[in-house]
Amino acid sequence: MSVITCLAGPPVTIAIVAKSDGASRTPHDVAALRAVDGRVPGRRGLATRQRLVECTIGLLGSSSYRDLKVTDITRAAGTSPATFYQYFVDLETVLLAVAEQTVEEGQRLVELISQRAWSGPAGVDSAEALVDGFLDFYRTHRPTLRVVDLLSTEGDKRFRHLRTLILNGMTKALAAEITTVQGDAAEVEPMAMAGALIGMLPQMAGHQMGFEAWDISFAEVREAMIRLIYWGVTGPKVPKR
Amino acid sequence: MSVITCLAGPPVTIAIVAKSDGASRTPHDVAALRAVDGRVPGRRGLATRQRLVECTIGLLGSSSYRDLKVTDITRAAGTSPATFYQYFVDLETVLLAVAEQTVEEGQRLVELISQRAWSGPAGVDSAEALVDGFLDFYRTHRPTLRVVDLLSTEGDKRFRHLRTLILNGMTKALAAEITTVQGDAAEVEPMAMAGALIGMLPQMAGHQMGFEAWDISFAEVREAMIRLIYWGVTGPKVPKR
DNA sequence: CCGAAATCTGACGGTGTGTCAGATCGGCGC
DNA sequence: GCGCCGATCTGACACACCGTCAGATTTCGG
Repeated sequence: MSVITCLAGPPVTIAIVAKSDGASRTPHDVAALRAVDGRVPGRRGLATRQRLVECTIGLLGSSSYRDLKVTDITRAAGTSPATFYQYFVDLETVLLAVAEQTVEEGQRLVELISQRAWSGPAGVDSAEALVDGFLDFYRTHRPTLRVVDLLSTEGDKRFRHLRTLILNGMTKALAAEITTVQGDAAEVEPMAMAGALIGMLPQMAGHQMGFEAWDISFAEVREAMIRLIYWGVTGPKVPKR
Repeated sequence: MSVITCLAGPPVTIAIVAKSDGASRTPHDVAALRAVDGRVPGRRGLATRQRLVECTIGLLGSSSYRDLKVTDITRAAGTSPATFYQYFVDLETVLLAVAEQTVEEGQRLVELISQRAWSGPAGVDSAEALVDGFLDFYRTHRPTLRVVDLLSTEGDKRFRHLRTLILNGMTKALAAEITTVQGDAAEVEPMAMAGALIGMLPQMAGHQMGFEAWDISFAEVREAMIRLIYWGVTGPKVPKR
């Protein structure tokens, strides 16, 4: 396999370390970062930990999930397997850390939903912007989202939770817009419709290549997604049965 | 881990063996079943091969994809690792065989689309039947579809092809209905819309549990899916921009 | 510069992988 | 019933990864 190194590159700035204001860390921070033996790592330790996370992300992009070995990560990070186990109990745990980094970034997409017009022609534009914005987000986080998706469907509650968090902002924002547009006339619970629409996005993005097998240009699929979102938000009448 | 055995159970009937009419097998059959050393297995060999496939399916349902070991499969099948490698070059190959078995079953769902009314109130009923039919299909093939999905998004062409085949019948059938309903008025390529809608189904089915985190009852999501399909097929007007 | 705490690593027993050569099985002609 | 031969299975092996120590190395306050 190709050699990936995380040794080079700019010094990593670690968010948590910035909390040098003397305030105690929240219980969650401590729990998440605590080394295996129970100690809370210092500056050097956190840098190493972060390097391992970064290398994991890099490797997930270039090798398959199944073939990702702890050894590969430590090789890439220029450290030893024993060091890895100082910070993560196993491979799944580092994946959890990887996913956590993505949660934060996912929140940015909320801007693509709130503070936008969702009815009339402008609504179609908003839907388009959302689709394109998400496709862009997906491109940069594909490996992570892929793995989170698999482990979610496999039933792991921690990954399910993280997947929810990643999409949470978008879903809530879209649900709010649905409520605004449809008001009391909504025939489907807005959160359910929003969840369906937002969940559709990673799906489509992930199988982009798959559509080519049907000789469908992805541009057409994109168009379909835009309409589905617009319909979902505006809620055209559906005949009574 | 729990012990799963495939030794018990009724003698497996093997489809290919039924071709004892003297007609030569198609090149594809031979290629798919050929043992690693190039020979074409006989009755006993095929039975062993099939047992390995069945055990793999069983294990995929009870353990995670990453933790599935060749050893587990052979233990479950009551044979030795060396035997496994006689029929499959590696674990990925047996997964391919597993997926192939699902392709055929996927075709049954075509009935849920063709020979149904898709406009007016009856269209909503058809959408409902499609959603429920697919959810049922997903339940029985969850482990397989999960893995096929992951390996597809990871870029493996063989799995991408199989995923396409599994959904192919449904997609084409739905595209045909869209064409029937909308005729020349269709503003989106029917195959693209059908692909988007059908692709949405495994997505929703897979993250059924995930919705609970939002306190959304899955019944509501189901309702949303039904509407999205109805809209996709009937194509409500979208404002010009 | 020193000592203690933090961090890293070499080395090991256990397990899974993939490949042999040789043992076993099953059917067929006699 | 017997012996043969190809089909099938397996024990055993070399190699890689996993997860865990005890001990070496680095960092940092004083």
